[in-house]
Amino acid sequence: MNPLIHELFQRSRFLTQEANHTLKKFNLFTSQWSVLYCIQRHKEMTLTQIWKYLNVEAPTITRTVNRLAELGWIEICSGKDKREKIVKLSEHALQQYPAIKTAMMEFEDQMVAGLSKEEEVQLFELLKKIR
Amino acid sequence: MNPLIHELFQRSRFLTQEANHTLKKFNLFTSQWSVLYCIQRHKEMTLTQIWKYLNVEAPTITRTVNRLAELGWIEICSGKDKREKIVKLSEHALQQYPAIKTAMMEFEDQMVAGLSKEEEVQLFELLKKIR
DNA sequence: AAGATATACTTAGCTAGCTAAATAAAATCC
DNA sequence: GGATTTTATTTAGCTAGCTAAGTATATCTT
Repeated sequence: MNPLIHELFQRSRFLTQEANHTLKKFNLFTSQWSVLYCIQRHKEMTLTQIWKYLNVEAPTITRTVNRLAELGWIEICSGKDKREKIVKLSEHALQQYPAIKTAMMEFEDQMVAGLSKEEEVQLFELLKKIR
Repeated sequence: MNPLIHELFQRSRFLTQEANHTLKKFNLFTSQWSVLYCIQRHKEMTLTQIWKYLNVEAPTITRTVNRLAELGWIEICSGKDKREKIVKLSEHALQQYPAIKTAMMEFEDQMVAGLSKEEEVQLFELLKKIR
């Protein structure tokens, strides 16, 4: 395998794993956090908005959202359009949110601590050239 | 989420997905190909050698190797040490190998076609700084 | 207004990563 | 040489991505 692509997969696995460790004390997984994060930013979202925003397929979000509801992190209601489901953070999630966000920002800063600000920008631009 | 980390996850998902499409005509998935690839390079390997080489956990390799054996891509034999399993490519795999390798090299070249040789090296070095 | 098409979400089933704990063989230590 | 520890692999069970196909509601077309 192309060493560049191989390295990218390695880094991706490493980061999800480390993020999972960070989130463990909140009883959350990385992808669950991604969903909570984007709901918080938009206050409320439909499932379609979520999966388009995160750039994954719909069934992935159906499953994660249901799990988050089971665990009490989010509430699901239905809007005027009976097909769609509107999702928002629960009271519990709103309370916990700042602490989790802080922990995750620290974690992310730590992960990219080896790069200067210019290198971060450079890496970001180079990644976008893969397609 | 840090936009850099987010972008890295996006690229990683995109690449596995595209690689899966490329491999579809050989009835293989990306991770299965990774295993075949490294077995071919080493002629034969134990499971432990494989998961250490690919930097994943042992159960992941147990499952993928068993699936590859079921599908007739590899043969599993046992060595002097009765704990370990030694794995090598089947006749079928050896025959197909060059065609798959060619297809995958074309695919990989295409994926990084947007980058100059210097940018490839740069990207590789920057990725390694994430830890 | 009825039929056709599009959209939102779900279900089923696959690969693929992980952790924790179990099993069996090998190696090490009195 | 017998008990202990280490090593190789497996099993069970979780998250998380995907595709393909199904259901229900909205919208569009004529």
